[in-house]
Amino acid sequence: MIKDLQYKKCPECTAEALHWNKEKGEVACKSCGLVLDDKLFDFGQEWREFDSESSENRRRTGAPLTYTQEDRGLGTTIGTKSDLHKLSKKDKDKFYRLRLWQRRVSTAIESNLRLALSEIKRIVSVLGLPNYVEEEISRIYTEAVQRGLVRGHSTEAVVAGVVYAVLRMYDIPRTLNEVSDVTGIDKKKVAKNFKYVSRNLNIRTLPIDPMNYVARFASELKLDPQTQTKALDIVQVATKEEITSGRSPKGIAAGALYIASKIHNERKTQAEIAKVADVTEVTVRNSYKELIENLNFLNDEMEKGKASA
DNA sequence: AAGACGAAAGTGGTTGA
DNA sequence: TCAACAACTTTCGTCTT
Repeated sequence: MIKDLQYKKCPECTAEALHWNKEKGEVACKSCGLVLDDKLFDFGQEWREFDSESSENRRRTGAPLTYTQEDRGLGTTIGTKSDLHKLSKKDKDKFYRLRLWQRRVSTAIESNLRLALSEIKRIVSVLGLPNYVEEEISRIYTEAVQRGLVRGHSTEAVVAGVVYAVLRMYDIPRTLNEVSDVTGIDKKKVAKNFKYVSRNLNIRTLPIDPMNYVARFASELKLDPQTQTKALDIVQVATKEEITSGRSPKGIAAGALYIASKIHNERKTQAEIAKVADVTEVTVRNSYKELIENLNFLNDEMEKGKASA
C-alpha cells in the first residue's frame, strides 16, 4: 500500500520522528513539520483496500466501480462486411452512413482525448500530484467524453472540473483558486463544471473538512508541529461544537492556525495566514474571533502564551 | 511603521416561497 | 423564478504594539 520510505531521517533537522498520513500519502517530520514526500501511494490492486477501510472512506471510490463496464453505444463497432450482400440497397446505404458516422465520432473522441490527456498530465505535474490521481482524472474524463458530456462544453473547462472533482474525492486539499490558476479556467467555470460532472457521473463528495487544510497551511507557513497539532485540536473541538457549519473550511483552518500560532508564540500575521489560506485578512479575523468567543478556554491559553514570551 | 481591528458596501451562492 | 439571506471580499479609516 505504501511504498518504501525514501527517507529514514528528516533532512532538515535530522530528527528520526517521521510521521505519515496514510490518507493523503504524505510523510512529514514530526519535529519540524517538513513534508518530505507526498507521493507515497503505490497503487495497483488497492481499490479493495480503500473500499474496506471504513465506511466513511467509501466515498473514495465514487464512480470507478461502474467504470469497467463498456460504454454504452459508442464502444460497439458497427458490423463486419460479411453479410452485407444480404441487405437491400437502402439498408446498405444506411449501413455505410452509420459506419461513417461512427468513424467520425470515434476519431473526434480520440483527438479530444489526446488533447485532454496531455493537458491533464501538465496540470498534474504543476500541482505535484501523485500518479494514481492522474490515472483517476484521466479515467473519469474518458468516461465523461464517452457519455457525451463534453459536447457543447470546452474541453479544458471540463478537464478542470474533473480535476477538482477528483481532488475532492481523495480529500486532497487544493482550492478552487489553485485549480483555476493552473488550468487558466475561470474559478466559477471550474465550480460549474465540477458540479456538472459530479452530477452526471454520480460522483459524491462531502463538504471539505478543515482538518485537511490545516496540515498543508501549517507546512507552508513553516509552523512547528506542535502548533499544527494545536490547530488541529481547535478545529476538532470547533467541529464538535457545531460552530463550523456554513463557514468556509479554509477560513476555519486559517483562524485555528492563527490562534495556535499565538498560543505557541510562533506569531504569524493575519496577512501571512490569509495568503496561504487563500482568504482575506478579514475572514481570518472573523473566523478566529468566532472561535475564541465559542471556545473560551482558548483565551486562557493565549494569555499563557503571551506570558511566557 | 506594521499589524490588528471593524464598518460599510459589493459579490456570488443558497434557500424557500 | 425571484427575493431574502448568510458568508465572504474589498476598501479604508482608526487604534495598538
